[in-house]
Amino acid sequence: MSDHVFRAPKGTRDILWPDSARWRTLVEVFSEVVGSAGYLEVIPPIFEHVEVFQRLGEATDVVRKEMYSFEDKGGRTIALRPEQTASVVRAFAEHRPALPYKAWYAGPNFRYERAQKGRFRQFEQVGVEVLGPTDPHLDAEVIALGWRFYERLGLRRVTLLVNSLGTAADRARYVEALRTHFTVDQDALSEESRATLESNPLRVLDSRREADAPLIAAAPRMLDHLSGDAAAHFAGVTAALDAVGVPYIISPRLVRGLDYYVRTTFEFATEALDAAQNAVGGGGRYDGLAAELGAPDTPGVGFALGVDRTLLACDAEGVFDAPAAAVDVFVVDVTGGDEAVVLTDLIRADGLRADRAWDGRSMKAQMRAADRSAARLAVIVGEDEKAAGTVTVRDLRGDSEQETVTRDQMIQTLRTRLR
RNA sequence: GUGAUCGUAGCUCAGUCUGGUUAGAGCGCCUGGUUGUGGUCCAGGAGGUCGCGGGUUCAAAUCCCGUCGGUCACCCCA
Repeated sequence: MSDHVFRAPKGTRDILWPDSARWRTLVEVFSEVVGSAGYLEVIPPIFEHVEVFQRLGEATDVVRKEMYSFEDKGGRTIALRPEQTASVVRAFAEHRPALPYKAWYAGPNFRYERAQKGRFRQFEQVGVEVLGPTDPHLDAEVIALGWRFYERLGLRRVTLLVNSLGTAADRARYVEALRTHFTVDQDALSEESRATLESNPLRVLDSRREADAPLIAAAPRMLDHLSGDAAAHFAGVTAALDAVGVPYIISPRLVRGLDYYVRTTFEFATEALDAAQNAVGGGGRYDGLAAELGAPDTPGVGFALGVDRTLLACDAEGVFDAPAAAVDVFVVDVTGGDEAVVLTDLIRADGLRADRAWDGRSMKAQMRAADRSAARLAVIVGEDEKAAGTVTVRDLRGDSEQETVTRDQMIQTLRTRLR
């Protein structure tokens, strides 16, 4: 053994079983839920030309200071994706699939930031994106799919927050109203918020600092600054959510971190986790993004859900059962191991799962291994069985009698006892 | 990026403040009791450069500095 133990890089970690099994279950449930609405999987590359992500907005921290970018050997400036919306929309611009284009994805993203619970440098998201329609019913479909997914997983303590940022023009007017509001009393703001005010007044609404609370509470509300068009769109979204029974809270100060959102924005928060990582998913409408990435002007809406945090919420709510056994049958061979080679192969060929012990260990050790494997049945072969062409089948979980049967009867016996 | 806190066996931790014999416990693991039977019990055993590097000291897991990593808050976000 080397004298140095390597560790996974800061902010990354290995997902071992049974966590890996939960991870897979989550993605399977997600693909079933969105698949039921006709969404099809897209698998974009993990890195892109850096400009693709710069279109997300120079004011966002995700782009400005958290991006993993580097020059490749061909002199291209490449970035590991910090999120997948930009990649999916870029793929849409490049291939121009038929409208509406409804896609889902699952995979890792990368952001260079200080890791803590529920926040990693490599983190997993699942999400959907739809390009084409402007219909508010589509916003509601997307939101409802996120909600149904959490429901199907078994989470009960998820809250849906919705808001509208209005059209791009509404948003610009609102930003100015906010700037005025905060600037008048900026001495009352925290130092950090005064800096934020310079670059992006919307984000001041997101501050968790106590000093800022009074001024934020008194700030103008976005929903009061909507144009008639945007207000009607938002009313359409909420009416559709009402119609399908998805509960939501209108949250006039909900601001999301990516600058491309217009009109509908939403966030899924869990009460099962501390405030620092309670945002388990979010999304919204991004009508200008496709044009930014070179496609004809095409509206879009979507969301991304954090797999790591969702799994944390699942653990907090105890939605997963104890992990299942890895195998059905464990072969114990005390004649040297040659019998186990053949028997495990026969059992596996029949569609059952089988494992065995290695290195010629004692029967006691092999039986212990059989017990720990969580297999329901043991197939035991000693010198007697080998000579007689039989095997002994023993129930490891119940109290039924063990029996010795011919090799021809083995599969049938295992099948019967597993039933 | 800022501030705080922690890092001792595979895991969970005691020991650190008040430096001093071979660094401990529980669980897990291995072997045996039971030369053909696991899960309980009993006995024995393996396993640690006390995160890493430097300093102070006769002596450092223990004090000091640095560094890496975890965690928490801010920031940001999923």
